[in-house]
Amino acid sequence: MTAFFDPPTPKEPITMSETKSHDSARMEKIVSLCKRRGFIFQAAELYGGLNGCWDYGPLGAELKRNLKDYWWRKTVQERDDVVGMDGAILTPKPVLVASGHVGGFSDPMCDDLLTKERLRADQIEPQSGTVYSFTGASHEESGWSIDKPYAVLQLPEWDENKVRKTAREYYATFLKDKQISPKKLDLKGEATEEVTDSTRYNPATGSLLTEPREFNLMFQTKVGASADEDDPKSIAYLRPETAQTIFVQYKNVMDSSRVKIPFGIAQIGKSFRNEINPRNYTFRSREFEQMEIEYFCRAEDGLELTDYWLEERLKFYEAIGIPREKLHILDIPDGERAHYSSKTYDIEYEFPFGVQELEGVAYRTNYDLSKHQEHSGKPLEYFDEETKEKFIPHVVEPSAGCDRTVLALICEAYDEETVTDEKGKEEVRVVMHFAPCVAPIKCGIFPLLKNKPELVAKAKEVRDLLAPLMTVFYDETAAIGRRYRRQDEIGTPYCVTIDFDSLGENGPELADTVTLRERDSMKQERVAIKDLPLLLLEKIR
RNA sequence: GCGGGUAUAGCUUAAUGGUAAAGCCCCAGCCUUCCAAGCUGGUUAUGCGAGUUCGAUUCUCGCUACCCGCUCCA
Repeated sequence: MTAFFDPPTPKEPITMSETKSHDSARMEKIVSLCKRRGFIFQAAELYGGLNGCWDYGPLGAELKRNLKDYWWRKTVQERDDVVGMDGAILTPKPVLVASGHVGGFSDPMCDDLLTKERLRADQIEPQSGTVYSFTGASHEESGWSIDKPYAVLQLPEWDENKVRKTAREYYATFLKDKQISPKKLDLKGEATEEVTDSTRYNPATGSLLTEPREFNLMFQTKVGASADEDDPKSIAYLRPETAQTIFVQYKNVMDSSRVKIPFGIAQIGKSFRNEINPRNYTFRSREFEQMEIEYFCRAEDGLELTDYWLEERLKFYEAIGIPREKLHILDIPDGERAHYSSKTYDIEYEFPFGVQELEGVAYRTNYDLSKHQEHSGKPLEYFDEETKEKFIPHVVEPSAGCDRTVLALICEAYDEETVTDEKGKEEVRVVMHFAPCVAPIKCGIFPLLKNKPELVAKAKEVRDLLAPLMTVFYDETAAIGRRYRRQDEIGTPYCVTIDFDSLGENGPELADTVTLRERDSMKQERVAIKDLPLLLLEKIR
């Protein structure tokens, strides 16, 4: 095994006090531009929207596709140690039982009915004592009344009046008229009962808790149109991560593609988590796309490969236009990592709403394959022909959030420049500085004037020349400057303009040349039409 | 899940218990020889549902969505 280069020095995590990382004015402008220009829309907006779901419009779809294509090319096509796959989203229950997603990770939680504090049900210390239960409360003066069962455990130091006070405070939370003092409420249907070792009450407040609720974030469904509601075999889930489909197919891939360890299987695809609280625009969505590699290796190489992949991934972000200094590397300490991981780096980006994770590079050991071997009963060992060893490979997982990266690209690209025209007038130019390889439109094509048929005809020739090679946008409306600005705002890196020189009106040496205008510098150069394809392809790849 | 805020045109903002206004954008036409020019014309809005009222975009309630702070994030 060759030596891997040194990992970058992890930066200290930035805390909120150290950086004014919440720039909501900037974020609002970005959100507005995304809607106005067709990058991102709220899902089902026509019907009021769906919490935590977003749609990509024409430009957003191009941007996201470019990101995925670039990732796929760099990760799969340009490497000979990684192969791709594309797994099903619907996943049978046993797969996710084996992975631990179905049981182990959903802690039952209770809420304190009075204080709304959330407690883990399995960590509540059992209580014994007298429980006062009530059926409701009323307020004589206003005629207000409520029927709702509630109960309070009498804490050791409490007298019964303190118990009733707690109950009145609870019922007072339902009062519309906040001027009414809880003391004025009359409790209804008081009864007492002795309990032993009960976990139904908050040890700190005595208040009744909600029933323990499972917080499993997976979307469950049934497979088969006539699926019996009670048949556990018909239960399937929308996958909560793409990783498991890779582990489950690892053997088939290995048997069919002659890969030798170390090798990776890469996948881009949708995953679903029923997040309690989607937030920050598209950042935490319930439906999201992942770009994942599971890189299988020998146990002794796992840690080194984790550092190697961290560096590979950082180079990737740099290539798509996210500078290294805007990325933060978190070396997740012991105790905070997922239970299966013995090393995890988080790659975070400085979003306008804070520093947030883009990607995790996790060394998952051989946890997943071991579990699937155990649960499926099928051997998943790798046999090394050279050393004649049999072992379950370890795995390093660089797992990137595709939608998060799209959002990072948009946030990073957004810029407002003050430009001064010849008359000294200042104005703001909004520019998306997308790296050409991810920009939704690669080249704008304009005839200088639209009422000169020769210019229009030649411009359309150029469009027909370039359109098969890249995403172009032909525009003949409005003044040329406005057309440039429109393209600036959607991040088009190049524009060509067909003018009277192109027609040869100012000398035959300029015939069939156009001006090529670069977005960031606004500089123009004169280029022969026949040279455009190669020149542009070079720049946008 | 809790608390607070917001919801008027594609965007940004007005106004009103009684015909919803403007700028920008967009579209069409004219004009225009390289960085959001000008002229003419045009499309488009009170999130959804109840209630109060002769009449509600405005007041009240509910729902939904978004934003902020907690909480959560295997």
